[in-house]
Amino acid sequence: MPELPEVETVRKQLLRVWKNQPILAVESTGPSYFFVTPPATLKKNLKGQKLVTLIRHGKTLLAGFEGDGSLLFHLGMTGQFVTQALKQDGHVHLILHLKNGRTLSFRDVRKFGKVEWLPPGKSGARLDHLGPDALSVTDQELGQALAQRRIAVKTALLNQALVAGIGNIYADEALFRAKILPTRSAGKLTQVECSRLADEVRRLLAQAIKMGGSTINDYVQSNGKKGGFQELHQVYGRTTLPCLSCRTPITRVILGGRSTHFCPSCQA
DNA sequence: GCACATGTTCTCGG
DNA sequence: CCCGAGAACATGTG
Repeated sequence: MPELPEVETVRKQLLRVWKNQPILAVESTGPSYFFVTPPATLKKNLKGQKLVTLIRHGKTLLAGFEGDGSLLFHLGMTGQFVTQALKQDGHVHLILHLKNGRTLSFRDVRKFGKVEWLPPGKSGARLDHLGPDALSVTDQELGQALAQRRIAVKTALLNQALVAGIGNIYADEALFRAKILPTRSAGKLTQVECSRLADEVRRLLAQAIKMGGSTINDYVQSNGKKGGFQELHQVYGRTTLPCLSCRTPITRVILGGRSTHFCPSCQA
């Protein structure tokens, strides 16, 4: 469920309690098939590791340690990564105990998320297939990513290899703000439209980060609280409700297997 | 039971 | 190789 703004919110909050803290103990509590890396390997490599960096690219988090190797996290659809101990409800998979007494818990109901230990040198490889980070994507980069593509522009925005970090909510919201129909062929956008879209993507994501992300169902910030940006959604989840700009009912169609919301009057 | 869910990845046909 | 449709993954909610 978490897209770039939600993951960035989690990153910043985790960093506050985790930075420079060694991991004293690692507990795995979920079903073993959840883990990309077996729990025993995680424990062996993480014990005593002191966090120095926590970087994000698109929706992926990468923890860097004083020693070798790094730890990759992806929250999938329902992943939560919080700075407190959670009640054991069968969905908590990983618990990290830090030297400062704090506890980090990774919970994921649907188990689409992942936790993967990357041995030294392998850290870059997992991010190689991702396009430029959406928060700072330039007009040129987005234009290049969309050029020549005959797929719908919304489908292109969801492709992490073209631009990383945009998911179903922010794709619809960005296209509404840029006044572009989601069904338009990506390669047929004009240069002006590409620039407008890139600009709206950057501003939208930055604004959502300020609000702590969007909570629809499961997402929580690392402090356990819900995000606030869902209150500012203009099309996502507003099917049949009046467009906030022109009152035309918001339309919902399926594109690339995903719900797609837009204003048939404001977007062209 | 049915529809749907903030994600990723694969298969099958064209 | 590009593209789209559909399904799969696992679980929950309305």
